[in-house]
Amino acid sequence: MKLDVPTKLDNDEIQNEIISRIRELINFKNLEPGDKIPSERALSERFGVSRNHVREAIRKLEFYGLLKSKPQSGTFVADIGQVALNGMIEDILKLKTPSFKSLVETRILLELKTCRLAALRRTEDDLKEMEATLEAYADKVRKGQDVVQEDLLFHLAVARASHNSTMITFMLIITPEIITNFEKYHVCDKDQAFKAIEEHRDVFMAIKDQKPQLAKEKMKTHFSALYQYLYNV
Amino acid sequence: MKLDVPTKLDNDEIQNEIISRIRELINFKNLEPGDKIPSERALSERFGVSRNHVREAIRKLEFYGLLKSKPQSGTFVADIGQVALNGMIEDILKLKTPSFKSLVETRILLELKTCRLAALRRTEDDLKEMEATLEAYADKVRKGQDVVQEDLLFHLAVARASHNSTMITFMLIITPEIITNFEKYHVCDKDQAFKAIEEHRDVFMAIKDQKPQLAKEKMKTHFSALYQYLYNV
DNA sequence: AATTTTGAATTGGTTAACCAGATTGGTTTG
DNA sequence: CAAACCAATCTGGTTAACCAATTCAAAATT
Repeated sequence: MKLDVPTKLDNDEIQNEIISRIRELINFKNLEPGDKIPSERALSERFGVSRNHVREAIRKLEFYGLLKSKPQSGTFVADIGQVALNGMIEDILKLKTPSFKSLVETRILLELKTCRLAALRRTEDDLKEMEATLEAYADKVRKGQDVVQEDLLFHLAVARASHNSTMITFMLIITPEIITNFEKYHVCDKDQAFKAIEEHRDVFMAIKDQKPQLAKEKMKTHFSALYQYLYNV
Repeated sequence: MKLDVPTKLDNDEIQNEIISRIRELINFKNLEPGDKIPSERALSERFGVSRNHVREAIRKLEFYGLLKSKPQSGTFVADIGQVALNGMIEDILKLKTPSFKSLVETRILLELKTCRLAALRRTEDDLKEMEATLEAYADKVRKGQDVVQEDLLFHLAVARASHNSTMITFMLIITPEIITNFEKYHVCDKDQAFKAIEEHRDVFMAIKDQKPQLAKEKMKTHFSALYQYLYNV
């Protein structure tokens, strides 16, 4: 019967603890944007944790653009004020791993945009790459094989053709989770896979013909099954 | 005149090199989803780099969902097939730091959606938080102070009210870059800051009244200056 | 012969020691 | 007295050593 030591801190918990202490420190010391925060060693000592943990926490805040480490120099508060900094850290501390539905919802949003942009900005090279993924997809469908991957690769090719690096990054972030969940829940059955060949080609042709609105419509049609999943089932 | 040793590898370059070698290895060994890749030690020895570099590379692939490390057990290929894995690694290797325009473009897209969703899903608590950011913003404007931070905090509050965790995360990722660039280029002047008080309130009221379409329209109005920045200037 | 036990080897995670570049304050020099 | 210089120190980055959980196969047990 274990009654004591329930306080074993999970890894994320200790990181959040450190982040929260760093915030306190910035507030207490009234550190302005551009100011240097104490060294990793000093922080690890002050907080009673290993330097690595401090580094991980700093790295996370760096990822979200709140701190900036300079080699052999120090770690500095980013050029956003205390108000924003506190608000954002609050949000970061509350971050949970996204739900699948929120991923799908975001994916639809992103792709309806990327295909419009692709229609406006696609190059000849983009078209070639998209066509290659189209064929790979059709091939596998005819062989009756699983095609979730090839499906997503077409969509990534579209995203690339949008030439919006942020959206490409975001698509990359959500894609693997989409794939695994689709395969798990069999969101795409065989009939849909066959239909999707044509739907993909429709999207592709609209992009090739540089018709953004049409591309969006065709993509919407292609996503109809997803809409069902989101709002009906 | 320096002719030799131009081959000093930048940090990112060595990481990309390792990622690329890992991909080769997965392809060559024909590793299926779920299979274990060689240990960090083995890889660091094989590639002739330190184990830390290997860890960083693996961590990056883990971030994009392509690998999964299990403590005291090993690192495994994610449940996406080789085709998707190769395609995604290709994209990851080509990733550049996003341009500011691509950030703004993505921000507009995200926010036109989050405010619609917020109108549909906002709770009473959400409303309170949004109102607080509204007042903080108005206060600072009246005092003639810089308000870029407070502006973004309102938008983050809207994102939170959308209850879509993926979009919240994405908003957090792009927000700091937006803030620093806005302050740098003075995208928001004083006149706009005053106008924005009303515009924010319009968006807020639409969300409060649960009118998604109206919320979107009001947000669009609020973004008119941004559209100008994107497509005219 | 099948099952359980067990211990050595392997794993990712963690800590500690080390490194090279940047900083800084005192010293020297013009 | 000001500017140039230099060495001690401090910094984040890197490497190496260590740890505990896991594996897996050989050995002991039933």
